[in-house]
Amino acid sequence: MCKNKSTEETIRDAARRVFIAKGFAGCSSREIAKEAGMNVALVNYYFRSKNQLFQLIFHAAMEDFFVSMLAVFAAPMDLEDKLKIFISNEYEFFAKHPEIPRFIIGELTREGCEFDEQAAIKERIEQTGVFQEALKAQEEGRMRKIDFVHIIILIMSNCQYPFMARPLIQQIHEIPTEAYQEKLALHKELVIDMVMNYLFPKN
Amino acid sequence: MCKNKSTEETIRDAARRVFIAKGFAGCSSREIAKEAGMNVALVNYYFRSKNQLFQLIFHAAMEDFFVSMLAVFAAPMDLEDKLKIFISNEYEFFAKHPEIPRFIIGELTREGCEFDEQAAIKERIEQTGVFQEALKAQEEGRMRKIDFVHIIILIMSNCQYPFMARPLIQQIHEIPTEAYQEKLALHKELVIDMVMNYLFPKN
DNA sequence: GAGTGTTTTAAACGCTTGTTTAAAAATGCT
DNA sequence: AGCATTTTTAAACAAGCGTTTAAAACACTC
Repeated sequence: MCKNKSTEETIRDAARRVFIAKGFAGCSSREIAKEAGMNVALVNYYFRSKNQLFQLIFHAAMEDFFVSMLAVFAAPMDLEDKLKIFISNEYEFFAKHPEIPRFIIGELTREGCEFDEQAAIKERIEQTGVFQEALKAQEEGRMRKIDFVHIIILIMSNCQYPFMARPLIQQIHEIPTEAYQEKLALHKELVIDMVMNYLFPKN
Repeated sequence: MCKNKSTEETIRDAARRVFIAKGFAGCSSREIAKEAGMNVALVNYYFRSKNQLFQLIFHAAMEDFFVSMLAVFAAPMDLEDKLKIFISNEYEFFAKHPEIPRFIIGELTREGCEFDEQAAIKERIEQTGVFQEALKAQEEGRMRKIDFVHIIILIMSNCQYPFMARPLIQQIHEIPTEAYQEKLALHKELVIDMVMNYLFPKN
């Protein structure tokens, strides 16, 4: 009954690294086992199948992904500051976990990899009240009148894409990795400026 | 010597669809053959190997991707109009080919899938002269002083991400596909507004 | 219509895949 | 200690993989 925590966690961590780096289709059970320094059969002993292990990793990644959004929305704070800090936090989260968006989007695009009800992220955002705050600010003319969906898309675009597209953009501009990462640090301020100026026009 | 055009093209088109939808690791030679309605051996008869066929598809996709950018830059036109039309064209291109960015970024992230010198996209952009135009506009105070790399990242983020992330954003906001595509049509104007307002401040 | 070169096919190659088996090793308990 | 349970191992399974082979079907000229 009481499984060996150490072994199970070692495999899970290895699976996380491999799945996120190469995707479900891009790796094998044996590769995960080797990464964990374990026998292949152990992977299935603890997690029954490659697919079940993947679901575990994927849903955990989704949860991390969403949790990173929700904390700020619930904070007791002026809406403008809240969105500013939200953008900043999002950007920093993806600076730390640059592979997550590509992983999630890539696997969500696969057939048969549904996520469905579980997350209920929309409801969890609504529960923070930020949605009503935005509506109020828009009615009072403090904020540009845009559907909240568009706002989220704008922020996600500018916070996630620069990290997802690193290999592509490095290729285009012929920049080495370190130089690109320096650029990305600067890019953050620029994104905050642009989005905030747009959402809260100053005239 | 004179190969059957019809068969070869049928296979290439099928391969394009399958590779772009599922990626190199996510599909098999037999799946491509079946999609083309052909025998497995025919795939290798015309293209030698799965990998060689893939390189063909991938490089063609990269080329389409880049060509969509270059035409506008070379046009004889005011810089502000040029960038506006550029954003518009980019957005429309990805509206028509929403799977391309995820495909390219996903495969570029794979180990061993280098692109290297071939494209020389940076040089091709520089040859259009848009780079100097921007520098001049920035010196004259008509344009915000931002490195051209950041400008490209901004535009690519806002033109590509909304299409790449469709399954994720639909999940978050619980929107059906048609409704999301309607939203994306509106989103375009918003992106143009935001980016242009930022690059060319009006005061 | 035999002879030629090209296109298409079915079958097989060796190898890797996900998963299972059954025995071995390690652990816990009295 | 000895037994029962859990953990780990090596080996095997059928199925699928990319690729090759050799023969069949086709198209064409003379």
